Amino acid sequence: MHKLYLMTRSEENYIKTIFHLGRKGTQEVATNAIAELMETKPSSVTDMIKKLSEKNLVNYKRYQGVSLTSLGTKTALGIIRKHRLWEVFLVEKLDFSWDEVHEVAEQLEHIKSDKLIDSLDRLLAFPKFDPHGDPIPDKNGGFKERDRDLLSEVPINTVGVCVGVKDSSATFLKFLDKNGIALGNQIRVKEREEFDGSLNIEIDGRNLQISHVIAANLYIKTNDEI
Amino acid sequence: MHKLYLMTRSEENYIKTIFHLGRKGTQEVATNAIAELMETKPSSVTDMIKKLSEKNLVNYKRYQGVSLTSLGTKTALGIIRKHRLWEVFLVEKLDFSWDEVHEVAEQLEHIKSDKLIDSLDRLLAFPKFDPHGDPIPDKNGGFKERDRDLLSEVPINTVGVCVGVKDSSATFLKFLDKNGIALGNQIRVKEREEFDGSLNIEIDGRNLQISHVIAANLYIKTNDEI
DNA sequence: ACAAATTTTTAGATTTGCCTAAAATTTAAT
DNA sequence: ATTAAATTTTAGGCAAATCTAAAAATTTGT
Repeated sequence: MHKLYLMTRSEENYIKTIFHLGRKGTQEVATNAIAELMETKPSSVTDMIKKLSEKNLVNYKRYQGVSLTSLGTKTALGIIRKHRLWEVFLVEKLDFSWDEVHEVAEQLEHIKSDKLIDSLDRLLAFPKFDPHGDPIPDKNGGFKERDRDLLSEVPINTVGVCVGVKDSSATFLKFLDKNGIALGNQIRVKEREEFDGSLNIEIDGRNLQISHVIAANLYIKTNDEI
Repeated sequence: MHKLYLMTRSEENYIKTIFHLGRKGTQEVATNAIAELMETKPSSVTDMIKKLSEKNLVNYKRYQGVSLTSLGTKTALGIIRKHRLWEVFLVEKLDFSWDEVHEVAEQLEHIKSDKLIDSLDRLLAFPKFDPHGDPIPDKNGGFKERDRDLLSEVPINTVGVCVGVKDSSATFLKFLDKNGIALGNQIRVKEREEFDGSLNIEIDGRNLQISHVIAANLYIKTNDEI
């Protein structure tokens, strides 16, 4: 039950990775996929999966991939809660930019103290989203995905607010900074170029031309939904 | 030079322990002393000392004890700076009590990010002392011990302000809380019982009888010094 | 369906940090 | 000054987490 507190850093990182991969496809997560994302070898993944399986954190049958148990999911949500709360802290209280927070939050997310994280939550006034627009699970692991659409998939003339990024790599985030794109910006899709899928948008008054790749990594919340 | 960033958690803990033991006696630090404080075995200490020695963090000759090099000292001060800044953060921003901060700070002190710690320093308005009255090294490792005396050693009728504790165990700190003793309290030594060394003091207006052991773990800053 | 390609697992090593037990060295005592 | 006691180091092992290379199972292609 409270084994959560006995987990090693490595175990926590595996659980987190399996959670993220499990979100995307609804399938079981492949050993190779975990290895690739964690920059380790498949054989190492197999070893760890066996260990996690014995701790009842994952469901595992040889050669059949892996999925989180409810205990594993709860654990993952706890780690993600910590990661995202620390990201908010770094941006709001320590003036980090959104491309600088991930690396440090990767370390901070492993600090063990319920009191610490709940106090941090309170200090930050219980934020619901992190600096990249991703939802922050509450104390019990509950969280709501925000209604949002990829900019690349909304019809022409859609109006909305930029509420998140799909890719939160430093490279992409710095690009957005350079082009004055930030969460909270008002966006209108003016034109879509059929040839390459690039978009002509109006963002906070300015006009901007963005490629399909960029648009496919920006989330907006539209106004015209019920 | 920048090997500081390649240190493991365990290496950092040894360096910190050697620093603390080195402060007390001016001697070389004994293997057994390190083992006892870290709750490990002398043989493990020897192993680690060899490793630290190869990294130029400690001076070591077999059977002759160990001392920090200047690089080792710098490293230790960096860790202590982080530890104490995090303690201030926990008390000032997250409403931890002074007996709760140590355990969590032991974890936080190993987070690696210069930007993080310097921003934290700024957020806290560059504090000079931690919640137990211990000095916080600055960015370059410089710090000044405050002029202070153990309450057990000042003459009768000395007046001063409580500025620190020698023992900062949770047990002692909770005892102080229970008896309404805190940093900043105004203290006057009224009487010293020869038989057992206990003291009769006036603290923020109240009268209090404290044992020698308690007095020997409380620092005051007196007014009558040059 | 069956061979080829891919994925996954096993087997055997390595590194880090720790352990126990025994040997080496230093310190203390008579 | 020797012996006894304490300290410290060495030797050999163990568990965690990783790796390489090889074997096993699954999936794919025709």
